[in-house]
Amino acid sequence: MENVEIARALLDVADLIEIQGGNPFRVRAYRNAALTVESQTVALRKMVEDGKDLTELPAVGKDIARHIKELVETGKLGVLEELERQVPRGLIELTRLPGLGAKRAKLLWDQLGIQTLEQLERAARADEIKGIKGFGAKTQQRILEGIAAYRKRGSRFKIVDADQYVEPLVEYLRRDPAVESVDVAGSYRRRRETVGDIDVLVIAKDAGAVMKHFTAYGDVTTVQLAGDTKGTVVLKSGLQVDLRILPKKSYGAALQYFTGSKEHAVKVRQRAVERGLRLSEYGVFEVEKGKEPDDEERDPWAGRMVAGKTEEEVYAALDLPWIPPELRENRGEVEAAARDALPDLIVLEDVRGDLQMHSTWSDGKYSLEEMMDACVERGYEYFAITDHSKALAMTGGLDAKKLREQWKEIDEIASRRSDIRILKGMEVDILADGTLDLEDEMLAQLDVVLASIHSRFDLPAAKQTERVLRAIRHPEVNILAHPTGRQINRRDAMDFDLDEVLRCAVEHEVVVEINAHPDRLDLKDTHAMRAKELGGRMAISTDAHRPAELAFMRYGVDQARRAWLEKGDVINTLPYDRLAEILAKRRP
DNA sequence: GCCGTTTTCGGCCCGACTGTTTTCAGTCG
Repeated sequence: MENVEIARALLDVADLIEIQGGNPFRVRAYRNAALTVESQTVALRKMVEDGKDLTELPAVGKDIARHIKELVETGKLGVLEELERQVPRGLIELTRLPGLGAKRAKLLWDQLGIQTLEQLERAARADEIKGIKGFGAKTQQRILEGIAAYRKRGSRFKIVDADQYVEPLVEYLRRDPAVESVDVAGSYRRRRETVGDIDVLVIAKDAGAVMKHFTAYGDVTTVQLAGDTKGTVVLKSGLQVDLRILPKKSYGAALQYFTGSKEHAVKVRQRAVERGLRLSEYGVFEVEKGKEPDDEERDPWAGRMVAGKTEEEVYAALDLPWIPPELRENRGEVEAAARDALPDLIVLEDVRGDLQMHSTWSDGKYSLEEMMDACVERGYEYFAITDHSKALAMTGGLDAKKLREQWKEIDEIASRRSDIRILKGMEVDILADGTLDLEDEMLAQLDVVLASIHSRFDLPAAKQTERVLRAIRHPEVNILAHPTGRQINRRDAMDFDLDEVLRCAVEHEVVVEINAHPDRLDLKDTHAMRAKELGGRMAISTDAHRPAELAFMRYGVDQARRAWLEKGDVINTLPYDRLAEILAKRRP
């Protein structure tokens, strides 16, 4: 039972209680606990086995600790099974549709016996929905559109794909003379690996004109809503974009609020309440006596406004320094900020070289020297060429003989060029038994050895772990590349004990990679965070197969920032001599 | 269901928009 599965079970409990109409705070308690579970890097299974006290974890109390224990030990959850007897779990999927929440999903079930998306679609087509009280023709139509979009989209957008749609849209908005400023907030600004939708914030001279301009964007297929201050459209790609038009004096508060995460925002608001203040997207306000927030007639501008124009001002009003968006996940950043102990996050400019890329020697599309030129263009001090080993036949992986030929080419190029240092490297396959796909005598001559898994992702966890540990213990291995093997929206991480692997890597001074390829981002943020916690060192590498992909470095740095990494945690920020020292010396 | 330097009870973030209303509930972020 992995953490993700435990989190999913807790979320299912929350959804079902909500549909049932249960205590909303109980619903939230389960959701908060799920979030905690999801962000743990240590397997809860292990904590249970070691007899650790789960209630130490935030948002986990006696009951939920017991539930987690039950899940780990039996693979089942009594409360969940009980709920499923009372409420069909298919209703959870219905609430994923826009405009359908828990209450209406239940109503559909009560009135029409609808339990699945298919049944809902049939009922909508048969014109049965609009007869129910609270539903109308428009809602019925919206449901059908929602089902179509849901099927088309399925999963979240990778950040690299979102970038492609967002950048031209922002440019388009800036062209409107009524627009004073544009910012993209949300998970996009926090640089999460995927985004569900896009939140755009605008200061405008003429809100109506901007809303018109926005909904007229050429890439828009449907306008879902267009009010005075808020609009929602869906682009042809299926990406949903929300636009919010804001007054200048509360722009910072709005940016803070819509950047999220939700959990971070809640935490910050609680801090406001502790100080007798109220924080909304309009600003930080003093709470007037007799006008407490729960008053019937609530005015967003009630009370004296003490901050709101900039984010810095908002945080400062709560006695906090500005917190970088990448950290805003309620993983301790508010506490750290309060202690003035935020990390000095790594930036793209800190990177001095790239330690994984491919050339035409294996499955790359460009020659070694073309990749080299691209690295020079990026201003790098060094780079490693790391073609595949022979086990990956489909990539034209190199055996010892071909590798020697490649070295000859590298030596020849190096002899006539001094604008950048080339490291002779290889991405060596870790075979099923944990041995490496190249002779030791050859490994010893490489400047940098990457070890990685490309096959047999399905081994039982214990065997998989042992396989990776064996590779790490090999004295010639420098870097464990894309450690979990996951591919975003395509393949889950392999089933193995990552925590043990990270400990072993630290012990043997093996660097772990943050693969910057936006399809991978492996290690992911929370895992890299854990690696740092254990004292590990990391490399951020693009795995580029063509020059343009060297630009993926940005996505690796984004994830590193989300993992709280500083320059000193990442070896490819080091000058060449220091890097070479680390790579040469593996063990005492 | 969780949580606690005013606490073991009584709180738990806040506001906009839509559709179907007849003064507001539900949904969303």
